[in-house]
Amino acid sequence: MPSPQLLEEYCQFFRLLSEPARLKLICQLRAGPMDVAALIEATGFSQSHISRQLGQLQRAGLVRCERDGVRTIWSAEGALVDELCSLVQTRLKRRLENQLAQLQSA
Amino acid sequence: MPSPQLLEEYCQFFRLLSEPARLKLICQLRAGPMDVAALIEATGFSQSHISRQLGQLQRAGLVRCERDGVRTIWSAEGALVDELCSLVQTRLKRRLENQLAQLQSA
DNA sequence: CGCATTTATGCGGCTATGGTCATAACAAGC
DNA sequence: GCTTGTTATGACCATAGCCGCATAAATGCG
Repeated sequence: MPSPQLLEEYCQFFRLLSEPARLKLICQLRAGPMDVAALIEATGFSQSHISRQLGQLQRAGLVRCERDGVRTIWSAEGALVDELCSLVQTRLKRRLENQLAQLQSA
Repeated sequence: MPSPQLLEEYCQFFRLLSEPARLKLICQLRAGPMDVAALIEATGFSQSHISRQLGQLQRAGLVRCERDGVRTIWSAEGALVDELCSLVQTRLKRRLENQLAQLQSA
């Protein structure tokens, strides 16, 4: 069993990914660096919302920003989230396959 | 970019792991099947709390139960959560290492 | 320095959900 | 069937956190 502190860290990390807005922002940035205006256009979220969520992701090191004059260019850091999502996707797929098989055999 | 539906599924999955109580229950069950009394003893959570959280985990297929008379024996299903935690742990470690290196070079 | 543009933040409302208490549902033994 | 022990659930409260609005902070330009 992980230690209580580590367990807490895991939870905080997973919590970041448990919000559709944040996960969508990360996925969007995985396609390439963008500024906030582009993120607004791409996601439909409000400016303040985006700014907040990016702040959280940045503190966790999942996202990075560099200023270009008055704009801020954001980019996703590392492929961790992709890997996590890939694992989860495999799981979801297998689960559905099993349910389907059970329906067919019944 | 994942589809909106898939993205939503990811989030719901991560949300399950974002709660210390649920993650602790899973980790505990990874050590071996247990009944609720043992989980109460091991985690300190209340009976109703445990029952609720296990219910959520069961609906997601992360946990399974079989009745043994009046008791219910719960067990963790698959190693997905371990793999996810392992990935996150690696990330956390690397992050701390980087912070440390930066402090030392300053 | 004013002005415009872009991003960050204080404040507040709203919803979701964790957590408890009481109680119902369920199984086993007498 | 009644009693006892175990687990699940309905009702409820408290709190966390999302989200928008307004506004402040920061940056560049004339």
